Amino acid sequence: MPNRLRFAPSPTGELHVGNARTAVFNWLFAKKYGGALVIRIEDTDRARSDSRFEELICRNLKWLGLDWQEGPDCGGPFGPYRQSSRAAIYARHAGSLLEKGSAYRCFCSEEELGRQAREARRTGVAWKYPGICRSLSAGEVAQRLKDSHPSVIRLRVRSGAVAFQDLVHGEMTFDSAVVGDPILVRSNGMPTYNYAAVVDDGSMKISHVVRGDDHLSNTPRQVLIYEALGWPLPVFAHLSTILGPDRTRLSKRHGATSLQHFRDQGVLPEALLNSLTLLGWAPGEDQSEILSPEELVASFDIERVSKSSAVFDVHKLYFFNRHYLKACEPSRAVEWAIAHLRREGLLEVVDSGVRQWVGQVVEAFLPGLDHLSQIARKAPQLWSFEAARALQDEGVRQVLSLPGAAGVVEALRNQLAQEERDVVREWPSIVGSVKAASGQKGRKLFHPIRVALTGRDSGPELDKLVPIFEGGSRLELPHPIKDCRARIDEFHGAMLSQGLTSRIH
RNA sequence: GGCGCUAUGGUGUAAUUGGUUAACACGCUGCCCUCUCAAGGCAGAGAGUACGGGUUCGAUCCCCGUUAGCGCUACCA
Repeated sequence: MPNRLRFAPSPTGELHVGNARTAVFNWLFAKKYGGALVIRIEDTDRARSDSRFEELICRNLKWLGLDWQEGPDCGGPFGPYRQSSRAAIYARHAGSLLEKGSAYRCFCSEEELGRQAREARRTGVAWKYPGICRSLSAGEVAQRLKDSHPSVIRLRVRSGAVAFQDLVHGEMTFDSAVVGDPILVRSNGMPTYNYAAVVDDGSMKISHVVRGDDHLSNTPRQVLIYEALGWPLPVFAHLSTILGPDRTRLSKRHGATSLQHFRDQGVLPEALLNSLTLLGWAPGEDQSEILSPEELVASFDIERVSKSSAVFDVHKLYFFNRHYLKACEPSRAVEWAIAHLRREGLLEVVDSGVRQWVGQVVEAFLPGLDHLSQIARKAPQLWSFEAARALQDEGVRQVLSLPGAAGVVEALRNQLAQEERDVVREWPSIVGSVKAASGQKGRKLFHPIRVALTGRDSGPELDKLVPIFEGGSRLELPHPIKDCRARIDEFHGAMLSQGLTSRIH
C-alpha cells in the first residue's frame, strides 16, 4: 500500500509532457490510495538549475490539477525539500557510512580515471573503478587529507546479487559485480544524484519510487546505498520513456511540448491530464478513454502500466481538448477567449456587452477548434473582411459563378438598403425576400449570401454569424467589426468594379 | 565493449493472463445530415502481433536466439 510518493524534478527547464506524465502517475497512485505526494527539487547541479523553473514547474503542476502535501512551496515534516538545502543531511550520512566502513575516501584523480575509462572504451574492454583507494589505511587517509588532497567518497560495493521489486517490470535482479564503487560525494562536497536521491527518498520515508525508466539501471546502485545505510527498500515503478513522433526521446527539438505551451494555447487541464494518463496506460476494455480526473484516479492501476515507450500524439490531446471544450461550462471558455483576444489586441474594455458578444462568438466557432487560441485564426471573417481580396479566393469565385449568384447579392443589398429594417430580428424575413426577389433557394441562395457577408465560402451558420456581425459592429472595439450593410455594400462595390455583376440584367 | 530495458495497424492501448474473424480510441477515407466548413451519426480501409527457432493439440501470450530502438556504464539528473 503506497503511503508516500514523490515527484522530484530538476529545475533545469520547463516541465514537459514526459516529466509531467511521471508526476501524473505519482499523483494518481497517491490519490487512489490516499497516500501523500511530496515534491522535491533536485538542484544539486547548480550550474543548470534556476529557481525560476522551480516556480514554473509547481505552477504548471497545479494548473494541471495536481496537488501535494509536502514540497518546497508548502513545507512539511521531512524538509527541506530542495536538495541544495540538504547538504548537512548528506554530509551526516556520508560521515556515518565512512565510519562504518561502508564507504571510503578516494583520492584518485578524475583525469587519470577518465583516461583509463576512455582507453578501455576504445579497446572495447569493460571498465569500472578498480578500487585503488579501497584499502587505504586510516593513517594514509588522514595524511592525504591533511595535505589537502582532493577526494571523493565512494561506496564499498558488496558482492552478490542485488534485487528489488518493480511494479511495472516485476522482480528485478542484477549482479553487483558489474557496478564499480559509485561516488557518493564529489570532491566539491556536493552529493551525486544516486546518493542524494537515496538519502532523500529514505529520510523522507518514501514508500514507492515512481520515476522514469532511465533510472532502471541506476537502481541496483541505489539499492546498495539503501543497504549500506541500513534502510528499508522502497517499492519501485519505472515508467517507460515518452517519445516524439520521430521515436526519439521527447525534447525541445520536438517544439511545443511544455505544459506552459499547451496552457497558453488554451488547452484545458483536464484534457491534458486525460491525454497524459493514456500514455502507457489504458482503462479496462469496457471503459471509455474519456475520463474525468476523479474517474482517472478511480480506474488507474500502476500494475497495468505498459513497459514499452510511448509516442506522444498531440492530435489525440486535441481530440480530448475538443471534447472537454464542448463539455465545459461556457463561461470558462468565454473568459479564456476574452483573455486571449485581449492579448491579441482585438479586445480592450470588457463590459457585459462585450462579454455576451464573445459568448456568441465562442458558441459559433467552438465546434472544431483544437484549442482556444485558434479562435482568432478560425474567425477571420469577423475582423478582416476585405471584399476585394475575397474576390480573389478560388472558393468565393466558384460560388459567384453559380447561376443567379450575382442576383442574390444584388437582392440582399437592396433588402439591407432599407435602413429601418432590424437586420438581426428580421433576418429570416430578409432571407425570405432575397429568395423571392432572386428566385434562388437552397445552396444557390445561401452560398452567395455567405460569401457576400463573410468573404469566405465556409464557416458557422449565417443565423449565428449575422447577430455576431451586427452586435460586434455596435461595440467599442480596437478593431471595429463591419456590420452586414457595410459588408454587402463593400462586396457589391467590389463586384461592380471587377465587372462581376454585368451579366445580371 | 559490458550490463539492462523494450518490441501488437500510422499513433496510444486491449485481448478473462495458451483457444477471439486480434478489440477499442485517435488519425485517415467514404456516406448521411446540412446553405458551406466544423460538429454529430453511420460505415470502411489499415496489424496476423519485429524476425527466426522451439515447447504445445494449439501460441500475441511460455523458452532460446537474432535484429532494432533506448537506457546505464560520469565528480549529469
